[in-house]
Amino acid sequence: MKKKLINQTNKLDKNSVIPVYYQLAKLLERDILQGNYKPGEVLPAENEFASRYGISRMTVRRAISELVMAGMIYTEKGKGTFVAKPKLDDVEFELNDFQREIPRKGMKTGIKLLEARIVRADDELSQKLEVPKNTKCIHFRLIVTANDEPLVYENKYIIFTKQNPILEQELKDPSLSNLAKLHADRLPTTSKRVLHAAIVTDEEAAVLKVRPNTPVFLVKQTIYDNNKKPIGWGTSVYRGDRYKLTSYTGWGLD
Amino acid sequence: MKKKLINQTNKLDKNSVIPVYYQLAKLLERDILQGNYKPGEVLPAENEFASRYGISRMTVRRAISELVMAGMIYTEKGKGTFVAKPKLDDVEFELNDFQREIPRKGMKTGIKLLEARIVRADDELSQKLEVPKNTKCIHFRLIVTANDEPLVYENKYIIFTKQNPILEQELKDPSLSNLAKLHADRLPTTSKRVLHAAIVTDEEAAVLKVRPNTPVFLVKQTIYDNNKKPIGWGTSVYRGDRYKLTSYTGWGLD
DNA sequence: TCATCCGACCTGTCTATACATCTATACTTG
DNA sequence: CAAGTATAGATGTATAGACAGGTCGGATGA
Repeated sequence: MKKKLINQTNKLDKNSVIPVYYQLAKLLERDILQGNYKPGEVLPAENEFASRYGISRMTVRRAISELVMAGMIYTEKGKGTFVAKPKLDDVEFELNDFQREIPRKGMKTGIKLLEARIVRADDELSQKLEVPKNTKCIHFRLIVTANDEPLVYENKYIIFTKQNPILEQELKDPSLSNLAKLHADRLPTTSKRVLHAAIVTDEEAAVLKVRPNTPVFLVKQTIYDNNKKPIGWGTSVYRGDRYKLTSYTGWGLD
Repeated sequence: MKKKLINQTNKLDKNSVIPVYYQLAKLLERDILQGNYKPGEVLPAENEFASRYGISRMTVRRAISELVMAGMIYTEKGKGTFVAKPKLDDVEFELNDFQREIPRKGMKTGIKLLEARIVRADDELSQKLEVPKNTKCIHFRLIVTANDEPLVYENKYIIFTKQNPILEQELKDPSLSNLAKLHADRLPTTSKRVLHAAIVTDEEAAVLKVRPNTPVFLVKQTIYDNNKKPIGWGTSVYRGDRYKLTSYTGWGLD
């Protein structure tokens, strides 16, 4: 017997390869999107679903938990399960990973290492890395290109601990997390980034080959170990005419 | 008997008010952060945990599912459960909601409605809203202030369907989603935003009272109904010297 | 030697049940 | 009438067990 892949009815197929909890979750999602259940309304009780579809309550709970995770419904102990209001004002912008995105468009990406040497921490750097002034650090200066056109200009600093040589290998993945992995003796586990709107400095304009006053995204990143102590710090300057950040919010985004 | 709130040992307290699955999840999280289990390593099997702690396998699974959701571990059917590598390069920037943030800092926020009237869609607008040219829309033009200083300049357009009067009430929440709710007959369920780096135009500089060439965040937003048809469209210009976006990635962020 | 099969072990799904805990309502009691 | 009390009904936690299906290595057989 051929097994259905999509369920457009209100019935569950216990013999399908698709788990029952998933079928029910999709069924509820469809009903909510179609407006059969409206925001704020209470859904039938778990036991009601269980007996209606002839399945166990735990299976119903699994389906409901899927939609709770998706932000579509919420539960209140002792009261019931309710349709949520779409959270249209919570904004999380996604910065597309250029290293993965650009090759997909048929462009060839490159990394040009301008400088990689050991420096002593100045005031700003020692504060960012929470180390004494003059602590040894490795300083990387590089640009990321697509079709030989500069896109990003980066300055990165790692606290110098290992005696590892500075390898060509860095060029494959010059992300702060990878540099930290290669050159620090602590495992990087968390990372903080702050994104600013800015205008290119003269130095950046020269490196990126853009006109003065070009708008850019300026990202300042710190990378930490599992004790929240900094391992590395860096800045990235993204050409504003080549990058944008996108955000999708609400229901039905799969 | 007094009940423990925090478990620093390797034992689970079945009589605690804190659910067993949660205790186990936190215990595993601690072990992973401390490096007792390292990225890529396999964890003990579910049945092993179950018999080790004298609890049911389903309870172990619930604990594991918490950490899977947190991105700390992942499972492979037939093989086992593994410690994930921290995903330090997935970047999602959070745009702080100024309407909620600024009052917290003791500043008073305000909204100044510059204009609210019915217009006819021009080429750009008709394309953004997927309606014929000259379709009636409501155009809002407003600024958001903190301590009477302009912070954001917004232009918003809603497809005109309801005959609702344009009320003072809009001023309480002039978000695109709220305007759509008040003035459109379809329920807004999803929203797309694109953030650009830009420099103020002369008009924006005048409204925001900033110097020419000030960097800004330019956000273009479209709001859709449950059939992914546009309801409204708008642009927001955030002063670059007052706004920044932050992102935290990796483990142990709770 | 090499390929196949089988069994041990793992996670994934589902069930039926029990009890805890919270909410709202109806009822009892002073 | 007011305050406290039972009760029904909802979700939350936990159990023990069954079976499905993927993985891997070792035993078996050609």
